[in-house]
Amino acid sequence: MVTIRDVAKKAGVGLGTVSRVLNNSTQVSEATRQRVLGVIRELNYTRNPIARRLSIGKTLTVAVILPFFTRPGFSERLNGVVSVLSQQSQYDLVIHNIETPEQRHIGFQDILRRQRVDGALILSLPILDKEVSTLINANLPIVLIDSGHPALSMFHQVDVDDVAGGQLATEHLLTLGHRRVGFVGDIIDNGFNFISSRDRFFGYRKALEKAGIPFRPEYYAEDEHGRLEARALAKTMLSLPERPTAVFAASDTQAIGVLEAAHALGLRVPEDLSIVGYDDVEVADILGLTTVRQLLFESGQQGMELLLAMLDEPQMGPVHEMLPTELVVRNTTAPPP
Amino acid sequence: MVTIRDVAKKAGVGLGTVSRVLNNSTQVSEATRQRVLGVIRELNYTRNPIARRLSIGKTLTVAVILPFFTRPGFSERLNGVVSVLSQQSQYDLVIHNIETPEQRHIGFQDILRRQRVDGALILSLPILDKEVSTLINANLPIVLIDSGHPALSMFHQVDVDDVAGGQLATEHLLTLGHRRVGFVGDIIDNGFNFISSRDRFFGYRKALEKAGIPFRPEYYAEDEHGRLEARALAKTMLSLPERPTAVFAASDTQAIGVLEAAHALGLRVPEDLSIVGYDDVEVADILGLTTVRQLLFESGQQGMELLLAMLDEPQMGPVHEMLPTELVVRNTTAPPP
DNA sequence: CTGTTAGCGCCTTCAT
DNA sequence: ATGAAGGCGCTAACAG
Repeated sequence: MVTIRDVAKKAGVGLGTVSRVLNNSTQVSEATRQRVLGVIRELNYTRNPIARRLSIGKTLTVAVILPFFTRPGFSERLNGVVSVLSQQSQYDLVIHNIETPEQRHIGFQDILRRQRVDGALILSLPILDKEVSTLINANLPIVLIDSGHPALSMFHQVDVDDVAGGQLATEHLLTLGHRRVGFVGDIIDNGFNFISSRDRFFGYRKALEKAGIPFRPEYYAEDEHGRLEARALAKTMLSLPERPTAVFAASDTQAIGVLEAAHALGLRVPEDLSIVGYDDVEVADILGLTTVRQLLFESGQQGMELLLAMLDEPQMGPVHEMLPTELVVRNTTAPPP
Repeated sequence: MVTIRDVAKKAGVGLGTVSRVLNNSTQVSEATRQRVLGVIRELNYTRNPIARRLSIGKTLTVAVILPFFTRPGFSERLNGVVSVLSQQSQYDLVIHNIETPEQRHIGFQDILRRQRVDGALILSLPILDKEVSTLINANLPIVLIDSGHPALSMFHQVDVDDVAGGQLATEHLLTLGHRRVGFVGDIIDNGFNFISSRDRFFGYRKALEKAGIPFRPEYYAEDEHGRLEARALAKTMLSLPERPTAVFAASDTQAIGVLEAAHALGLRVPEDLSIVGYDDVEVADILGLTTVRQLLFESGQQGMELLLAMLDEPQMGPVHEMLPTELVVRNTTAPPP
């Protein structure tokens, strides 16, 4: 293997000079710089990143902790993260996929151990109370994407405005003339502490309130995230004596469950029932589902850019970004019957 | 930061002894081992992986190169890979997502450079002829998952039997009584060198041949991978004077395009037209699509296990594994009209 | 069994 | 502007 020493010898310079060339120091004459660069090319030398890391005392590695990265929304965010890094960066990325509380523990533990990573990105994994102090004590550059916690305002955060998104979806239905609008979402406290469903529900409440429509508890249903669960919930809700004429689901997956329930009950969509989802995953397009789109890829991008900026400029004050949402109207919404 | 030296001093031993304890050497008395372990706990010491890597001359890092990891099939494979590593391994994983020929080049270049990684996993990225020598010269443990090349039999490979899968799908249709069966797939030479569509087509041909049914070129159509492309192809094929009574699509995405074309032409599925897809992605379940399922997660798992075994035992002869496929019959196939 | 020593490859003062 | 030297934290070979 060819080392910096070989290059120095062949170029007839000290190895300090080679190092300076490698690090773009201005303290080296153009002539020798060119000579050294020539030898580097000739020998096809690339510097050993591990030795470099040990020497400068940085890992040049960042961690991203996220749950269920095979789910479309999460993987799209991750894609944004990866895209920034692959562009042009000396940083490596290690991924911690969290699917169980135990993995969650290991992820945090492992990542926050000294000398493992220079910074971390927490993606769609709302922080639990007991984790707050761990993160603060880690004393590590951390960016939270879609993973807030009131006690963590000192961290950089990139969030999507789930409240606004929920409001947007609901107002679309209200504007169409609906007055009986149901909500189908996730269990609010499920251990993973996902809060997006909750926030979308807040948006729903807000829209109702603004329109002067009282909230009806029988129009609210929650269960574990999933199509089948949502279908069951919707079947019950749509069998009420006075059933809703529209349903806002906290995700496209759940909206599809609602759609299936409607079909099973012989309700036509959108003539008898309007449905709005959330996320705009690929299936939404295929099925023609009206939904709320968020900037998934961009959220990952911006988060990673923030982290890199922070690594570069540790003193940066915390930045809180809020990404907009957008209503995508397709074929599952119409005025009430 | 607490180093091995601090531990040694506090435990009253030499730092070589601490290192031996860390590496489970048998050459250390139980008494001192316990004492050292006690101090390690007390000081909350963890060893610096970077220094370790430099010292042992290994990166303890493996690369995975894969295209479009946000696509369901690919991300599920990746998930298998990640799951093995997160279990319990000293290895880090760096991911190279390939979406353009340029990224592909960078990925190979970067990865195969000395001292970057100890091994690599190539996932669903069939090797191009010009890349073959690069891989061989890299002289690095490499496992190919779903990415074969005839000249690379010296590498470990985990493959799914796309030929058998294509045959399975087609035979299902033939058994139902279909005699006019169309095929809709990817362009065979598209630069990424994806060969799964081609192999599924071979399986289709094989099934026809075994049944003594001649291949009709007008029942074969290919274009870029995509739902809309497949829809256009199917529209043409289904408008033939003697249209096929069944279509086998090389992926679920394309099968959905065919489904849409059928609807647009007023053909009922499965009464007028049977459709079989491939992959069993989530949408297939939602739409009730008959399809072929492959062991995505397991392929990633097995590939990574092979790589780890190889890293452990470099002299291992190459292992070629072939994973089975399975037909999932749902609601889009029936006897011909 | 255990302490000491010499690197691993690179970066960074410190002189010159 | 450049060369020499020390050190990053750990491992492994060598003495004892």
